[in-house]
Amino acid sequence: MPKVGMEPIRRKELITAAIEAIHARGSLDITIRDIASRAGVSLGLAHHYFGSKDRLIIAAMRFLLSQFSTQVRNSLQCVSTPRDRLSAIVKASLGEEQFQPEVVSAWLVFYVHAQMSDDARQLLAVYTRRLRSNLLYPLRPLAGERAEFVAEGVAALIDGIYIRQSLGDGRQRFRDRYGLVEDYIDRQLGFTQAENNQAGTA
Amino acid sequence: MPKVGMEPIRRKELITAAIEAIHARGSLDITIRDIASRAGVSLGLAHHYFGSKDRLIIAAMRFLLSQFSTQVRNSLQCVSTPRDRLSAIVKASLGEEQFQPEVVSAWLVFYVHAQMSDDARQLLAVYTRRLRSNLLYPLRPLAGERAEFVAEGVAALIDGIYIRQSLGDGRQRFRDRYGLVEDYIDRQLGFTQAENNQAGTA
DNA sequence: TTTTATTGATCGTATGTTCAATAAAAATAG
DNA sequence: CTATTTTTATTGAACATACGATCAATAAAA
Repeated sequence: MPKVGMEPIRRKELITAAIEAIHARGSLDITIRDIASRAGVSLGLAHHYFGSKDRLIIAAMRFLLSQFSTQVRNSLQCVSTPRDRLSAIVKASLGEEQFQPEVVSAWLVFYVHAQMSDDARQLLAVYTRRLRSNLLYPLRPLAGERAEFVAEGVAALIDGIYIRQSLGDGRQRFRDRYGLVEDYIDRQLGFTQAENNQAGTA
Repeated sequence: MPKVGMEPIRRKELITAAIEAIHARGSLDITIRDIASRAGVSLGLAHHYFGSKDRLIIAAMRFLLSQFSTQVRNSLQCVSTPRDRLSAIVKASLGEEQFQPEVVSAWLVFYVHAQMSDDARQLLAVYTRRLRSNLLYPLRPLAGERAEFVAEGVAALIDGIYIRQSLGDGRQRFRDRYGLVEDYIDRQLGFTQAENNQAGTA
């Protein structure tokens, strides 16, 4: 029953279905047939709207990156001090939206895909540069010369927590993910004893 | 020219070729034909020795894990204090052997593969548990109750540095990878100012 | 002669892509 | 308001390709 104006709806449905399929399979080794089936449309329609499997994958990746950027931007509003800015970035990077199982799976898969796809690599490079820039801006006044060092540490911690989450056997082994990064930042900025959080283990 | 006793030789050649193929392709989407070709043998021989593609992949994974374990064990010899023990683990985890491009690619790919292969997940779980145990042993006397927290932080940092290395555009953006972790450990253990290393940026 | 190492042709299967056909809505004309 | 034309949405069969797996055959060593 063709209604006009279905294109953006179908595109989003197919992208969502692709992310679901990636999560279910645990890799990019998925079929357009499966994606189309999950979206409730025929095989041909996916090709009609995206042209090829590769472009559908890239579109899904771009969707997640855009969603993450929005999350960061929202987090950075209503924030005044540089220290709060750092917390906002951490909270956006490790927030519930980014920790949904499908999203974690997809990000991990995209990381790997970036090793063989130029488009994917460029997209990830944008994210990497933006995160680095977002971290450096509040870190310059707080950490001075050590800003780049701390930024690299925070970024690595975030990525590491993320990748370790992807291996969680259903139960998440370590729940205080913000605490790990906040504690790191506090210590880097000169607090010998992290003051706000007890930093307890799971 | 069949010589007797070729089995272990061929197995290792095929495993090495598989790791090369994974690095070249950037994923597990590789063909047995390619692997066999890289090893200089026929397609059929790979099946003869490994039975299936999956078992060859698992064998390659097991090879890398075993190589890493050996590296850690060697590093832990000739070490006395708990603090030195920590450094030894860090050095083994981020050492040159583990940072060869083929090895980095393979590890990243195996991380993803663990999401859909039970065998792969179990193998990685062994590595994760062993690393955690190795870190906790020297951390208990040094960090007391915070040992588990610090262990999780160190592990996440290592994994994060590792995954970020895999995206390096040829040049490695941040070369002082030991420094990041050592600095983290020092600060967690109470040194306000990291004393031994300047912890400079790249 | 028996065992071990090795090959490559062959088969079935699954996948990405193409394409002609269909059906409903919208636009246009009478 | 109806009839026809055009546009948009959608389908699934068909095709070429590539892959993993199987297997009978071969050749050298024991």
